[in-house]
Amino acid sequence: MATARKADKPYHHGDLRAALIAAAEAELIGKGIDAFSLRGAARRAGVSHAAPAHHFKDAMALLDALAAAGFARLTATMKEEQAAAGADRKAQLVAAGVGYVRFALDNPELLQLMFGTSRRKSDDPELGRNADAAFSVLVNGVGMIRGRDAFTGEAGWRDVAACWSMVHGYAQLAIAGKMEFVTGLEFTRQRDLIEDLVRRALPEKAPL
Amino acid sequence: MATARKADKPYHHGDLRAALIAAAEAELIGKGIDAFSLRGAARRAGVSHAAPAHHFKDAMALLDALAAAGFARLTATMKEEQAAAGADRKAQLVAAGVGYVRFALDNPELLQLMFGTSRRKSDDPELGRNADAAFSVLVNGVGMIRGRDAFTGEAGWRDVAACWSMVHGYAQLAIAGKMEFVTGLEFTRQRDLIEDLVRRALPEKAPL
DNA sequence: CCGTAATCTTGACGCTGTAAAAATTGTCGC
DNA sequence: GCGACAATTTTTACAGCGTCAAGATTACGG
Repeated sequence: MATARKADKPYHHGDLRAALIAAAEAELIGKGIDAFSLRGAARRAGVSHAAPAHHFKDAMALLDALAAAGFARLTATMKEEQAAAGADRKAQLVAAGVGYVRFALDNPELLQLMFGTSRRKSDDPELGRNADAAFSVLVNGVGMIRGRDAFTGEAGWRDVAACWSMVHGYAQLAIAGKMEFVTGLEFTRQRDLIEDLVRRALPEKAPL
Repeated sequence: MATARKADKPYHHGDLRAALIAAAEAELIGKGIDAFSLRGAARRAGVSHAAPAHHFKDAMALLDALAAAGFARLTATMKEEQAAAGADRKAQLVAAGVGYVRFALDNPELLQLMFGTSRRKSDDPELGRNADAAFSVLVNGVGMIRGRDAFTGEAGWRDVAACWSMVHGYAQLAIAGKMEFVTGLEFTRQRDLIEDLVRRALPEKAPL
């Protein structure tokens, strides 16, 4: 009874697997992606340095799992923003983009992890699934605008590439501190800027 | 006379500083950004593991220098592409974007280093200078299109943000392997796609 | 209630980056 | 020419890292 049992999964710790993922995020945010250490995450979770080995093959597997959780939250943030937006189809796609950037700026280290090749090997099946789910939010947004046979030709796919590139590029550059020349402008509100950017990428003459 | 003197700077090695930067790039390309090691770079340069300390304060300083060289080459690639393009002002900006992406895809690890926060501390003055030089290629491109008072309001800066975000985002996503859904399309030529993307970002109604 | 399997800890290995001390080599004044 | 000095490089050492192997601990099924 020393350790109050919160779930029924665990054997010793409670739920070490989940605790390690949470600890890994704290470690990632606290020390940055290069100073991240598996031993540090174990320390934060209150277990010995070799304990993670039983739940994750190696350090990269733990970070893959964290990245997977990140993609799930990215998807949630985009849908959340869409729910708060108007029903207009373009507004829906713009809202997804705004959510994308908001998530990125709120979780810079996580985004670096999710999209960098660094520190991961990316063969986690859940990671692939969650990344696909996030992707399909964008695809659906373009599909709504373009209608029926949106993706028969390559025009629809180009729209997706344009929208994704725009929001992702802005997010990355803002995280890297390279966007101060525009975010620092006096009367620029971040959200207006992002909406402007997304609108440039999406198909103006789409339903032509 | 055992070591043929190529310049007048060096004392012992010849030009260890430059050799270390070259070795660091080989190490970066060969082992990836997370497996990069200072000792490995020293090994490639044929010196002891502590030799770099006299030329670079620490490992991050060496990678900062490499990133600075990367920005110089990025600028060169953009200008090269501009020289090969038509004189039309929009074509010039598009060419800069194409050069940006070409450099990125030819040097993926280097781009990750240049724009990631990972493994660097970024207080190298030459790094800042070279990054600014690359930035100004884009700014000049927008300035040419918008003319005289391009950057009095914020519209011009938004154009810069849009163009940069677009090319940077596409480059990052392509490097991460996330753009196969469009690069894999049968008759899509990469260059056409990139030109299309850049054209979406730039100010259509600019000289209005 | 005990055996077995899952979980966690301990200890060890080679690797890393960095600092300090020792050794080597070029340069400058004489 | 050569000795003193300064710059460069190597050697040595240390703490931290990821991972593996072995031992200890705990839960579960018969």
